[in-house]
Amino acid sequence: MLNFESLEISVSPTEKFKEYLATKGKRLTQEREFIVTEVFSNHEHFDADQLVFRMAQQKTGRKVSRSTVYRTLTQLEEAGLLRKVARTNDKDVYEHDYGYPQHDHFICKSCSELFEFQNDDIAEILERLAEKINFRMNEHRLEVYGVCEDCSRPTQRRHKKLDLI
Amino acid sequence: MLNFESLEISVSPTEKFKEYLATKGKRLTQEREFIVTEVFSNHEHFDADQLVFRMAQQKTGRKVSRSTVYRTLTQLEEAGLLRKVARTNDKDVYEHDYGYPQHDHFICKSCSELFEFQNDDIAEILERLAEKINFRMNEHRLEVYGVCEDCSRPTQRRHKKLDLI
DNA sequence: GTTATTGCAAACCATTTGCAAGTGT
DNA sequence: ACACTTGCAAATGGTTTGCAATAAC
Repeated sequence: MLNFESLEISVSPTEKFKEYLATKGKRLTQEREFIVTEVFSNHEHFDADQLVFRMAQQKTGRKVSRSTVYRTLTQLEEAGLLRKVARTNDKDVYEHDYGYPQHDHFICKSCSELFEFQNDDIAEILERLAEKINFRMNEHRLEVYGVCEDCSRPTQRRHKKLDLI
Repeated sequence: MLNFESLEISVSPTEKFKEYLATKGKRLTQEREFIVTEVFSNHEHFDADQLVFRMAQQKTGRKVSRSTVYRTLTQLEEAGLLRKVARTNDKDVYEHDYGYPQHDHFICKSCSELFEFQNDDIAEILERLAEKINFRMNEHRLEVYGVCEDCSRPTQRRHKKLDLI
């Protein structure tokens, strides 16, 4: 939906993470660096499991345990680099939240695919509503459920990920 | 936010549930009836655990197992009587979805309280966006995070539910 | 050296499920 | 009889955690 490379990012995700860790007296270890790099090498949404798998595929010989992946994902979220977008098949799904504009998702109930969309009006409406009840709004999560174009086609259905189950 | 009794409901939740069950060749057992009644006796949002607790409190002598509660909640959702609104403390949170207008929630990060709001413009915007990508939209879930008025007050804070943890 | 971090295995915990006994028609 | 249900206890499965060994500064 949006070209990552075209965005204005003055500091690399790794650098940003290091800064965050520093404020907490924590270190940017090899493992953490490996994880941030892998996470930001690809824009797809992902869950912990998929990330573990991707890292295992790497030929670099570097290995990171599942626990460390979980711990690091949490920290990346705290650092404002990632955010949880949804829950699919009982797993938390993450996406980049750094150098990436606010947006929401259409979620296909059939194939679980996520489709991003961006609309400023919604945020504006929310601002107004929040103000009314003196709610200090930080962020929102909007998931729109339905069936995507591909899965709506009666005959030639595509990416039926859920068929695997 | 909205007075339940004032809504136009021609068929009782129990009746509606019975109808749904019938279409599936299922029965409205004592247990299921007990659960629907309890669920619709109160408008607060709730999770499975709280419901189990509420039912255990009842002096009626009737008991329903946790499994049955879970199974029935799922069926009430399928019947369109309940819907999952959010996840709080790793638990699915339900609310009535029958005789209750579409709405969304402000969720206080401090006390976990949910504040409902209703806005038709958002649904309208979504319709337009969905149409663009030929997405057959069914429903949406919008959670707005932030800090509620009470929790914003520096000195006299209220309902700090999370302090219990 | 001291403090943070990792990996492993075990623990957690909400939710689901297999199954034998029970219930509705 | 027959099909659906229940409750129990056990399983599931994503995520978290205790702890001894290891790495960063």
